[in-house]
Amino acid sequence: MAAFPPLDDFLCFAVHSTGFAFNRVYRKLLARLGLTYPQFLVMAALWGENGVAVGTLGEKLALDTSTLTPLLKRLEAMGLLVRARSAEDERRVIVTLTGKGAALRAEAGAIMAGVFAAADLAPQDFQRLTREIQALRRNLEKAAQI
Amino acid sequence: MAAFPPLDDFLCFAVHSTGFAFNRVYRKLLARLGLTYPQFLVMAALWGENGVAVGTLGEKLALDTSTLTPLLKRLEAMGLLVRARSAEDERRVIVTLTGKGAALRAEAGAIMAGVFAAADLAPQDFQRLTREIQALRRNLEKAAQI
DNA sequence: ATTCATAACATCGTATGCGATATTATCGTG
DNA sequence: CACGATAATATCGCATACGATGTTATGAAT
Repeated sequence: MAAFPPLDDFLCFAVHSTGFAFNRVYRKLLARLGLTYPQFLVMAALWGENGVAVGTLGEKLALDTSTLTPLLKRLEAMGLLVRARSAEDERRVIVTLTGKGAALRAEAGAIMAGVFAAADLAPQDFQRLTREIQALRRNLEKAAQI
Repeated sequence: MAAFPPLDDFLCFAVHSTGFAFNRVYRKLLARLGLTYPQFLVMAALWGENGVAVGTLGEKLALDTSTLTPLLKRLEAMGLLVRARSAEDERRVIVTLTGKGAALRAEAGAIMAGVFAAADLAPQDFQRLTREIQALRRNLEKAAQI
């Protein structure tokens, strides 16, 4: 029987392991803020658009409420945001940054700069790779929903 | 204050979310085997090289023993592999496929074909993208170890 | 040979992810 | 208006990830 190819030859494993490598880089940079990478992503989404429903955040982050609800509760416990039922639609829970949470955005630049430096790619490669991987993600999501 | 850019513009998020998209595609394909994607990766590593120490597997998969040990115990409970102390070095635990575990490799082709189809990329893009992402991963790992 | 540093795993606690299920609110239809 | 269908979150269980710590085995140096 022919040898099974090494994991490094697979695109899925390359993406998978690089995602975790990003995570480890972020972990070091985010340690002093007391945030995890998924928590940072939620904060980044809210810095882009504040006062959104849990479901909207879930779409932006591609996460289920079963993941988001506990995560948001932790961020709320840290005093970075507030979860409140919508008055118009009592099913919805609106997530809003506190002053402390909004102020944390000032730290984001240094974090991102650290990640850019760690990735060590040419600026044009950054954008091209991002687009190509996004296209791959769209393909996978289309296939997964069937 | 200028709007914070959307998450989709970030390479880190593109890689992160695409990794999870791969995971969801695999989940459907692996369901009938009763395997998770990380478990499948371990099996794939063992199909490539059988009878290796836990630490060696950890290097191939970029995982710590604190993740691998419980994962390997589950695969052992499924009867797919055996964990046994090395005779030469009692600190080491050697992981060896059972007949059932080795036979499962026959299913791998169909699984990979399903993922290739879901990714829906041109063959030359597959390899190029894989190499580029591997290079990115090496950069990140070099930066993380400092 | 004894002892101390190191290596290789294992264990524990915390934080994701996600499928399955439960809960509450809104909507549509008769 | 009643009522079943659907929508939006929440809860629960299981399986990763990983830092911190513990345990046992090997190696090195006296």
